[in-house]
Amino acid sequence: MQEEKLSRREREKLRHRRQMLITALELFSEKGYHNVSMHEIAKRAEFAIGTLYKFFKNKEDLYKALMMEKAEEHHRVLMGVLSEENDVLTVIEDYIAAKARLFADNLATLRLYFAETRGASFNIKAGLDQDIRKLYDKFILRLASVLETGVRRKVFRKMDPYYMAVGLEGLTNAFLFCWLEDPEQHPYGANVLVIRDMFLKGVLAK
Amino acid sequence: MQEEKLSRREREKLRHRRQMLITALELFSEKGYHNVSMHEIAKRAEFAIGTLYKFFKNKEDLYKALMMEKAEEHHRVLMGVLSEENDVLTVIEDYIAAKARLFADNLATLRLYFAETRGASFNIKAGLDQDIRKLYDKFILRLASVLETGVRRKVFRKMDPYYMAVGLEGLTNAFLFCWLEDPEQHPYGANVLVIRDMFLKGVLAK
Amino acid sequence: MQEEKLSRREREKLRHRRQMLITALELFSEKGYHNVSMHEIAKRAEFAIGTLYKFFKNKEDLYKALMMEKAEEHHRVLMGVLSEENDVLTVIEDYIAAKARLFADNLATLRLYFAETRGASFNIKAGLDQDIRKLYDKFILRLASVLETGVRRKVFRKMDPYYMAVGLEGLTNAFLFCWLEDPEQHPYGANVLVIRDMFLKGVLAK
Amino acid sequence: MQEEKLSRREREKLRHRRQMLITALELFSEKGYHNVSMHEIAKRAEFAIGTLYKFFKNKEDLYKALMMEKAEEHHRVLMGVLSEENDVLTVIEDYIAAKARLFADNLATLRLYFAETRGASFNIKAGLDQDIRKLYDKFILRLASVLETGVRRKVFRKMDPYYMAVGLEGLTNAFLFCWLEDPEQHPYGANVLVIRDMFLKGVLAK
DNA sequence: CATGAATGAGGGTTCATTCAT
DNA sequence: AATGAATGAACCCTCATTCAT
Repeated sequence: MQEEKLSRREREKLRHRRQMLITALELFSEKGYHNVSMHEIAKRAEFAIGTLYKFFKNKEDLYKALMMEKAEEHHRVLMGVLSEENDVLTVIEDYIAAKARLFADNLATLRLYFAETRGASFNIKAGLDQDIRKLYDKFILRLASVLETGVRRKVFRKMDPYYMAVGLEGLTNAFLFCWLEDPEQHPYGANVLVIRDMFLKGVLAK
Repeated sequence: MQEEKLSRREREKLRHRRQMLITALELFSEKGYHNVSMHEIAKRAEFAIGTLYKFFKNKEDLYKALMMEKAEEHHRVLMGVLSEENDVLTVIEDYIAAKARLFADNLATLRLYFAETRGASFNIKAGLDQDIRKLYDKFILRLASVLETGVRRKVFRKMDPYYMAVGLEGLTNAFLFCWLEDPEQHPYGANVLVIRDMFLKGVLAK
Repeated sequence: MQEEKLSRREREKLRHRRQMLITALELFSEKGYHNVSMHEIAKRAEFAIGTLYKFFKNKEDLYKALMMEKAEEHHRVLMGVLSEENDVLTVIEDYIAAKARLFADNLATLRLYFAETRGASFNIKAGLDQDIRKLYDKFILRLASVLETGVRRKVFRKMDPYYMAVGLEGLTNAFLFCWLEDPEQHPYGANVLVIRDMFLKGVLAK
Repeated sequence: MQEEKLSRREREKLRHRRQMLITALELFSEKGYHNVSMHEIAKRAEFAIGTLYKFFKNKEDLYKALMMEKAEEHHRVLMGVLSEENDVLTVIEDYIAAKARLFADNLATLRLYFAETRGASFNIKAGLDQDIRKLYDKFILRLASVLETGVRRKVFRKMDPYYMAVGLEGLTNAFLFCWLEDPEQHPYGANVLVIRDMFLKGVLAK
């Protein structure tokens, strides 16, 4: 898309940047942010250390770039699903499926993100987490608005749609982590069904 | 219990140990495991660095001790609640309340745990996480067995009680984090009610 | 000898001191002076660290005491042999045998001494080495005086007896180390014979 | 030989390495391996500590490199002398002279080696000492083979040439240390003559 | 006298970052 | 633009020594 208008030089640069980010992700998720050195990244990516610093002004910057790129991708995908014109229940189901796919494809990134950013771990939080939070808040509001439609159409009970969204997130996260940690014992299909069921019908007998 | 029979010397030692753990927790949750130095901990706790190392053979050991102690406390509290002889719904409600209290009292530890241990962050995971996982697995099974009772008594629908437990965990976590991050906007009472409602009745209109 | 006039208290003290020295020697020769800590010595000797410091004012002092004790013992034994009233050749033979026995019995100490003291290793040299040197010089002079008798009696060629002593020392050391490093390949008997032969007759054919 | 084809960069690197080794030797022989810190070496050599670690992966490695380099040099020189085509007695004399020169030029290294490596001092022994031993064993065998020639040509008595070599080593070491410790009292010339004399003719009157 | 908890200087080592080439 | 040698602050940890009990 954007690349087509770039000179060869610039296309190369972008390729290099991408290579560095991919390598960094690999290493970070193998060993954790603090246990990977810039030299290690440079070496594995087959660049000189100086070149790495031409692209990212320091280690934190590299980490942020990595996370933001992934966050934006996730955001794009999920917002896409939530924007499709379908009946609410189908949208929710599609959303769960899409989220599951993202989880499976980006296990490394997710683990890294939870490991490094969610705590008061370090000041990256200040910058990075906020940006990602902003995206996530936007997304939750979008999800809430979808659910609100459902409420308006009487598909759902009269509830605060924001809280419904929070609840849905909690359920999907719990089951998807469950699945990812032990896919054999907790197969994808079963999990998805239970998420839908619990979300829609709760657990009461009646 | 045990403390009463200790000599003054040993009671002092225990106090010192406790002080070090408290200080370490403070610092770790302010800045993250990797951004806190042993010197820093020693200084803030007002001990010499050597003294710190007399109590914990290295930094990782200190961290593990910290986490295990907290995990065991949580475990004890929650298992206690789940063991009370009450009708299932009351137990669940008590459990949510107890968990909320633990969250509120131990926000720092929780953040630290999620930030440092859950990812592939470092090899502490190998030892520590397993021990904590074992506790957590035990707990989930206990919760499932409570829920199973509910199923047997026809309070709940016929579902896999393990998945019910997973779902309940997901919901409570989501709402409690929500509450802790912005207690004014998402007050405790509202959250607890929504957890109970969503868990029990789901979101469907009927 | 001296001990009989000491009170029980003082005899105990001496026994403790001896125990500490023995333990220290064990550890030093297992691992080298710098790789053994005072705590380690105290623990293995079953004393508190403070008690160790009551007996030796610091680590260097302990080391010096150890070495001086051994040096004096060696000195006593070898000087004894050199003082016996026998013909020169017998004295020399006895001396070689006695030295061999000392080597064998004190391999650990010797290794330690060569390892730690002979180089400009550390300032122990200043104090300790000088004292030991003094003993050794005395001994060499005694050996020279025995050899001088041999010269006077025309048993030996007309040579500087001091240099004869140096030469004898060189030969015995070389062969005894040889023996100690690989007793099977270079058995004691063979070595002693060769020392005597080379010292007395040299290597020329005629 | 190899150096001439190196780039300026690489020649500089080699010079730096050499400078570090020289400085390390200076310090080690002034104070002993364990009493010299890497910081001290770096400072005296006028490099940053990190640079030192670029060249030697740790302190032990630096020490080993130092010793091996010297050992190889000695080996080369002495083997060279022993390989010259001369009558046996001349070769022996040349050998003594060459060894004396090496002793004089490398007093620091020798002292260090005897002080740090020969004892059970530390585990460098494991790796380093073995390598040096191998060189030394090769050398002793070479010396023995020279002496064997002497035996075959009836220059020497019928003796085990290996033991002759050991004896020669013992004598040279004793007298050369003697000379180095007090060159005024025990001048070079006198020592060399006595070595030769004692080795060849022994001390008996006849 | 004996004890052992406490001390803190100092050691080995790593690694993010810079800058001359 | 790319390189990689050089930097040095900062880290984790050890251990000789002291001193209150």
